[in-house]
Amino acid sequence: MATLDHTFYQQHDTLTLAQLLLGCELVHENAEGTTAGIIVETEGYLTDDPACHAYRRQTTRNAAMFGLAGTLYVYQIYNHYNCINVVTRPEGVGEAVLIRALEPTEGLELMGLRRNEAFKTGFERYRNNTIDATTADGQRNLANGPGKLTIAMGINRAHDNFSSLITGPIYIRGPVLHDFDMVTTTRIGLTLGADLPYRYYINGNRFVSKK
DNA sequence: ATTAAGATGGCCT
DNA sequence: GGCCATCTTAATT
Repeated sequence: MATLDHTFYQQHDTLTLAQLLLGCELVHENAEGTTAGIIVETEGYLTDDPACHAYRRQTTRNAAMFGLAGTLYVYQIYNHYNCINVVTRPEGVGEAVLIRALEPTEGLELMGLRRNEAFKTGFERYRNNTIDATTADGQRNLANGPGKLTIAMGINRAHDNFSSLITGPIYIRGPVLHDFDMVTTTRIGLTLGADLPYRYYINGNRFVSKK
């Protein structure tokens, strides 16, 4: 399936893109190997939306959100976990789609190694936790949340903020899942804009972070 | 089943 | 000084 290009990212408004990205495949190729997963859960963040990091003005933290459509915005949540967003609108606007969960498709073993390494180093706090990527339950737990998926995919803010999804090495391939029902709900973990229905996920998919 | 609580620490006002 | 776009375990219905 073709890599999504700048035209695609620029062509649609943010909430439409949040829906169109469901079923597409996020890929990261680096020296460790290739990991990939189907996007099963997203949230839109708009420039006139009080929960959006770009709501007030551009700062060093949110600068990537004001970049070209197709830029990756990586931020730290609770200054610990990383979360990744796809910048959507033209330069200077400040809108993005948060990728909240993946159904792993490639490099599951490497994803498991990364998660287990994070437990070992204490980046993930519960040091005696381990993930067995050969079991169904282990696979479900690899990337079923925004903080977990960045670890599994080997993405962090220092290296990958401002990265271009158009040129890689992190990129998104066009839809690999087509026939599914989409659920629209309110977003997770915020108080501002909590009533806005900007969260989308694939109905019945067991890799979605929360029902 | 739902709720609470704690680790974590930079960024913005 | 306050606010978090999280995740897990423990406690409570």
